[in-house]
Order: sequence, then structure tokens, then C-alpha cells
Amino acid sequence: MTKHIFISKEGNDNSISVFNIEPVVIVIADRKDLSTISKLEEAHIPGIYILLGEDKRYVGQASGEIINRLLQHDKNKDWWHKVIFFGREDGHLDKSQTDYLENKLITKFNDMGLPLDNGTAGNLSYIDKLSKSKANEMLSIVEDTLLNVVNLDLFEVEDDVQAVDPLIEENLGVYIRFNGQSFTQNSARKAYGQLMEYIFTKPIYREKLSQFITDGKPTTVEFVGQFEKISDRGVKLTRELKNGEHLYVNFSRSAIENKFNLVADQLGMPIEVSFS
DNA sequence: CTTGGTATATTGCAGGTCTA
DNA sequence: TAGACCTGCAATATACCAAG
Repeated sequence: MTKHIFISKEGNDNSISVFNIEPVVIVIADRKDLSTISKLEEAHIPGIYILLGEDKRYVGQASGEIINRLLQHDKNKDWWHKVIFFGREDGHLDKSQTDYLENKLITKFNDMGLPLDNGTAGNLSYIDKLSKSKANEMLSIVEDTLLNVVNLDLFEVEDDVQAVDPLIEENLGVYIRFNGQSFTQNSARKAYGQLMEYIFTKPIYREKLSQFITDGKPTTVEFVGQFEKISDRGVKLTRELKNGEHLYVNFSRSAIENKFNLVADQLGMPIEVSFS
């Protein structure tokens, strides 16, 4: 069974991503783009939203239009900077389902020990079996999509800086943290390859990195390309990625650090690197 | 717009290290 | 122990910028 994921809106001016996975529609956006969000039809349906801040989250539901609740929170809460919301494309999500989903998410966050801004666990209204299974299905689509496409684990504890990778203690290799994920490799080029593979196979990041992608052979500047590159003297300068593209890898350690910085700047997200 | 100088980037080789 | 893989380095190329 194939899932069709359709990313319907992507722009460079804002960081709004809309995913349609029938029958679910998921939107991830920055708070600053609220005015643009309000123009999306996807924001005018009932659904569940999660406000994300540095150290807390808020789970809410909208039985009317999601955007109205978001605009309210824009006035009331100052700590959030990002929002994820989802609903049914056709808008057919009833109150018992939004109650159920909200409660389920809050419970799950609580169970995982993630700090929430919610005062209550939400309503526990009656929900019939069919609605419940439909709601559960939606939630698993949302979780899957976030994890596999955007690589965002809703339930991941982000502040686990204390969790030191054993390889670090042994002074081996290179340790990278990006978007809550960590990578450990015993060489800078390997670590670079792994992180770039991770980033360039995720559409949401890739769209911001087109300046580094070429149709032809990769170069040191456009380091992702469609073909492998071998130097005049026969040195293989690229490595093939999972998606079949080729990544220029023949970099010195400092050049690799530069690439990390370029990508981090472009994404507006930090890439923490420690060489040891 | 040129010039000339400086900073930064690129290149692939030499010589390590790892692994089968 | 050969071959693959890694890394720093020096040579070279390119970008940048201020001054004429």
C-alpha cells in the first residue's frame, strides 16, 4: 500500500508546510506567519493544534476553525514560536473526536513527562467506536508523517543534553546534534555524509537548500547532484546517498564545518558539532 | 571600471588509519 | 597486508573589496 503525501504549499518567504495525506491535512508553521496561515483553507477547519515553545507545549482543539484559536493564543501566550495543526481535509471532524484527540495527546505528553501549558487534560466526552477508530487512524497518520517526512518526534524529550553518547566519552569521532537528533561517527566526512543524507532527503529542509543542489555533478559549492564525480586523477569525490543522489564529500574537516554552518544558516536551525 | 592586494575556497596528494 | 577510507596540507583558484 502506497501512501500519497502531497505537499501543497511551500514558499520561501515563510516557513509553512502543508501535507495532505488523505484524508488528513497537516500544517507546520512558524508563529510569525500567522497572517499567511489565516489565508490557508486548511486553517479554517476543525482540528487539533499543538503550540511549540522552547520548553513547553500546548495542546488544543478547535471544533470550529483552528485559525480562530491560534489568533487567540497569539494574544494570550507569548512563549510559543511554532505550531503544528491537523484536521480532516473535508472538515468532517466532530467534537467527540477533537475532544478525544486532544485528551489523548495531552495524556501522552504527560506520560512522557513533557511540560505542558495546558491546565486540564481536556474533555472526556462520549465517543462512539467508529469515530474513535477514525480518530486514532488520523493520529497515527499524523505521527507517522511528522516522524518520517519532517522527522519531528512529537514525544521526543528534547532537553536530553545530559545523555552523553558513549563514543564521546571515549574521545572518538564526531558528534552532531540537529533538530533533536544526534549522530555519532568516527570521521568528519562520515558524519557530514550522514547528516546531509538526513537533511537532503527531507522535503521540508530540502526546499530551503536548493542553492546547494545541481542537476549535474556535485561540486564543492553545489555539493548535492545527480551524478557521481571523479577527479581527473580518478579520485572519487562523491558518495551516493540513499535517494540516489550524490554528495560531494572530499572535504577537509574545516571545510565540512563550513558546510554545516552554511546549511544551518540556510535552514535557520542550529547544527551542533563537536569533534573530539 | 580597473587594479592590486587580501581573504576565502577548492583541489587532490601524501601519508595516516582501519578492516577484511 | 592490500585496498579502502580519512585527514591535513600546500598549491592553486576564486571572491571580495578598497583605492585610483
